[in-house]
Amino acid sequence: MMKTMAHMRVTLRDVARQVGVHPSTVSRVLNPATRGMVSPEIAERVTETARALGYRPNPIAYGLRTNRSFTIGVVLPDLTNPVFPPMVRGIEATLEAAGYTAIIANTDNDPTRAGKIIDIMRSRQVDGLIVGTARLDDPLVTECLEDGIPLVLINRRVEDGRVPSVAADSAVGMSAVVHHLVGLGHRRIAHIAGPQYLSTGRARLRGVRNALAAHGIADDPGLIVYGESFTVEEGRRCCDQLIDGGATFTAIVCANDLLAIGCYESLDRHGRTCPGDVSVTGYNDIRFMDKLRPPLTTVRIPTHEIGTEAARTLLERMRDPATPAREVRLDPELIVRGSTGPAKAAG
Amino acid sequence: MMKTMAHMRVTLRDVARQVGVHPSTVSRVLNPATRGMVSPEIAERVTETARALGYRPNPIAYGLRTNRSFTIGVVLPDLTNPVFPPMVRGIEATLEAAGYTAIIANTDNDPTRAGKIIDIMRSRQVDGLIVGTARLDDPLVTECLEDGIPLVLINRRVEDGRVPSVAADSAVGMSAVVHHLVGLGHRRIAHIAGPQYLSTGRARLRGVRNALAAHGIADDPGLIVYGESFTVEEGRRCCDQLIDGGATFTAIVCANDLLAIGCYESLDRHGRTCPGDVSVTGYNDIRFMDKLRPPLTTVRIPTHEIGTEAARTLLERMRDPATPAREVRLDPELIVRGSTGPAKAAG
DNA sequence: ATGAAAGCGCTAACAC
DNA sequence: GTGTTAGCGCTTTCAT
Repeated sequence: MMKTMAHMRVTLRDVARQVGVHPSTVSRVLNPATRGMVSPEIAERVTETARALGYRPNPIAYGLRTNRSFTIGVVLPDLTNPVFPPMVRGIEATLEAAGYTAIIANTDNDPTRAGKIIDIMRSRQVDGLIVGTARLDDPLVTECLEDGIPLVLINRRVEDGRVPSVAADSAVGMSAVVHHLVGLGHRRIAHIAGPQYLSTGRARLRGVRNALAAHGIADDPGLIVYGESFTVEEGRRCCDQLIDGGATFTAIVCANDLLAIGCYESLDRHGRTCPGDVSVTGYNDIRFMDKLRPPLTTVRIPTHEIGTEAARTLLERMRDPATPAREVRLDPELIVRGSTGPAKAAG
Repeated sequence: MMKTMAHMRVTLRDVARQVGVHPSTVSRVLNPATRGMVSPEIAERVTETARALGYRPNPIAYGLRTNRSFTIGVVLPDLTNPVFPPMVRGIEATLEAAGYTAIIANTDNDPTRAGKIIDIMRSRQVDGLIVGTARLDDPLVTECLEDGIPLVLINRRVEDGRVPSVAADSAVGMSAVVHHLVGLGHRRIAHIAGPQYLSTGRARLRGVRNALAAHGIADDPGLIVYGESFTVEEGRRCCDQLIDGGATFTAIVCANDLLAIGCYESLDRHGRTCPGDVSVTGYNDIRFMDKLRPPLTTVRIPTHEIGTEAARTLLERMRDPATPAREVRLDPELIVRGSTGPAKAAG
């Protein structure tokens, strides 16, 4: 039994020659859409010899001819943030099933890099883009839109309603968090917000405010601190600021898990315990949040599903660019753990 | 000032027409290797108009002609394991600087999937492969080798000495771990080993054994448990087995951090404290290991550097396939935290 | 130093 | 139904 030599390129023409038929016929057989145009016997023989010869279509040639690459660019702010890998897997799973391949790249939260990367991807003729780096008003997104390249935003969205996006619903998540906290007796609830030029930062802040209002708790600007990025360091800095500024509060709602971890550090340094003195909540439920000291109460977002849904939406838009741009909002789920407890008696 | 229309494809021929010269001349100018063959004035004019017109070479066409894709496949067992994202960033950084693009894919630790993915990547004409899924005896790797496709192994290596690899030196890491533990008075040291068909599992087990021997501690088979995968669940199962089997020990050396986290869970359930009753160590120092309860003593490996070095090695081999296949071993570093403490008096 | 021509592997428009 | 032809955008002989 002879092993097919995978490394020896066998072309469509080789198959044609072997079968004794014109290359275009082979092409027709191999393309599901045009297979009907060829007689069953020939089609059979072609498929057969193609397999026997170990024929592998050359996507480069195909791409040159058809202006398609069967390649999707995935632009992420930071792959080392554990929210993203599960999304990537969701994306890859859906894409692969459809015959597409993902090209993943990090921008390190740098818009300049993002521009460069999108440029590279476009020069590589990606058929579409999944972008996780969008700012609320993002010229890069606008440009893609205008140039007509299929695009889906992931995790973050943009003000411009013309661009489709898939993300978790921050209003729902924050509402659950605040409700949980209020149920524990908290009234003085601080919020460490994310960057306000990002939809996530903005929506979560609004979510907290609305939920507070719904519980009849007045808005206190002194209890809101704005993080400049979604990082542990910023979380620590913001919490320091809250404490050192003399604010009184019994709970801190953080716009994501990394900020919450920063709070842990800050509280530690200031000799305050969690949840004894202060309850803390995160957002995203990234990996290992259940192993922290204390385990973090947070909001789990369906990361894998966000990925699959984004890929699905993109494929749909590529097929039919006229598809209306939906903004998909998936429901998150509150995960109660040890970082939240009864409010300390007002002292 | 007119903005160049990025979405309108301008070809080499457009540039040629504009300059009033033959396309081949433009090609020569654009290719650094052949630029010398054209007169400086023409070269200048070509470069100029190319920029002015916003010409972007089409890599697909280039690839078809030259059989290169400027694309590298990166095959990983599991992107949600935090060891890998930093490596990916290292890889991407180096590759991007050299004009290459990475295609990343997960195998979910499934060799069948790995085969399929490598197949897809090869059909996409990747110029090289960085593989992180290699088993000690891996037919997929052998096949790539035989087919002459440039390949570098990352994190794990293979028995076959012909294939280059980049990984941290497990002997060094485990030696440091054992030395640390022995210094704390531990003599009965258990080991939760990784799969023995992986170089990492094997090398770390050997590292532990050698280090123990070096300290005059006899090998006790009853203190070694073999995990079937590098997961939290396996760590818990193995630790359960150790405890329920009645083994006596004061420390557990785990083959990676996830196994160690599993130990935490198991110890918890059995009412044993760490580090009070049992010291635990991990391996890799993935993100957040410093935030666990207790913070995990572990071995930090230079993940980013492993990535850059692997990419560098691959590029080198692609340039000159005759380059001898080095097995690069980078030095890890012991990070002492709260999960290790003095050995409990033998009871 | 430059132009002409062929062709990478494939598809699509048009003949027959 | 099948063959013919042209060409995607580029590089690379081969002439001149």
